Amino acid sequence: MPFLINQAAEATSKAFQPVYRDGYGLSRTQWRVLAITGRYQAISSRDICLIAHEEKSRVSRAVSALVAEGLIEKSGGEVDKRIELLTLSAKGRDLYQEIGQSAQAFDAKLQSLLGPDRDAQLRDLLTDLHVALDQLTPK
Amino acid sequence: MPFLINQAAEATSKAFQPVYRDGYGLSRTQWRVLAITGRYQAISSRDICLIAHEEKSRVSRAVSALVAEGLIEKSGGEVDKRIELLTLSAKGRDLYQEIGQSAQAFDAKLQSLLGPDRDAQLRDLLTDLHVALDQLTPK
DNA sequence: ACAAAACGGTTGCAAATGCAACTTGTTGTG
DNA sequence: CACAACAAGTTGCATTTGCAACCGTTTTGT
Repeated sequence: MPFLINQAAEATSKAFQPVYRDGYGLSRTQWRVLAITGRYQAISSRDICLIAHEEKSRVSRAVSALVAEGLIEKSGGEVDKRIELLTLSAKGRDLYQEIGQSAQAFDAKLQSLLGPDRDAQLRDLLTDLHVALDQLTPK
Repeated sequence: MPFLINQAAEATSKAFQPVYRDGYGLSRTQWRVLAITGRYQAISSRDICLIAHEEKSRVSRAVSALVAEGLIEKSGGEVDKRIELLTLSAKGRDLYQEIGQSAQAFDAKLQSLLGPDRDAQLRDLLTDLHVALDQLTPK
């Protein structure tokens, strides 16, 4: 089963990679950070880590790169000075919208490949699995 | 959806990793190669690549490491001199059996977490997705 | 029959990754 | 209030990775 799910995951990744990578020169993690920042408006690196289940060093470097590209802006935290609050720049918002479009198109394509009901089923099962595993590993 | 499946895949990987990694010092790819070689008795690197959908350089290095550990044996091809045929050593077979046990136990655990029917469903959907994606990307 | 293309496998190298140590700032406890 | 434990984020370093170039071998087209 690990085999199975990994293969499916890799295939999915590889299939969508061209969009953000060849199209905009972003790494997978960079795109994720961009997407999450876009969805949450203002968010800390830490929360991105929690949401995306990513290493904090990975996120940190992705953020640096995105800031260097002028896609994301950091604003030192108001209350807690350790926290760097992240927001999209205008340019970042544009890119987020643009890739977001493609992402939705891709999702739609997947859905049409599997059929809508099976697609929904799969989503269900995956989240279930994820949750089950998370509580299996007490960390 | 890419998010979803990747998270689930990573969670699954992380949950089983300790067995081969902490227990036997194998990388994920090494374990895969060992498993596939065990299942097919005698197989070439190339076929492992095809079956596991892995990079050939990754497989090559994993094989080298396994040979160095005395788990796998290479025998230069008979007909085609390019091919290196891989077989498990006695030690390799033992390890394969041993980890295989744990793998089955892990699979059983997953199955009990999801319920047998949902588990089967998930397998179905994952292979479907994988197939669909493979033909979506003409390569 | 022979040059060109293709193939199995290895290797070099730049980039990505994981982990732990570290910096700076916060919180809790005596 | 001081001091230890802890948290956010960064960075250094060893290892892994992906990609492309490469070597010897086989197949293909003409």
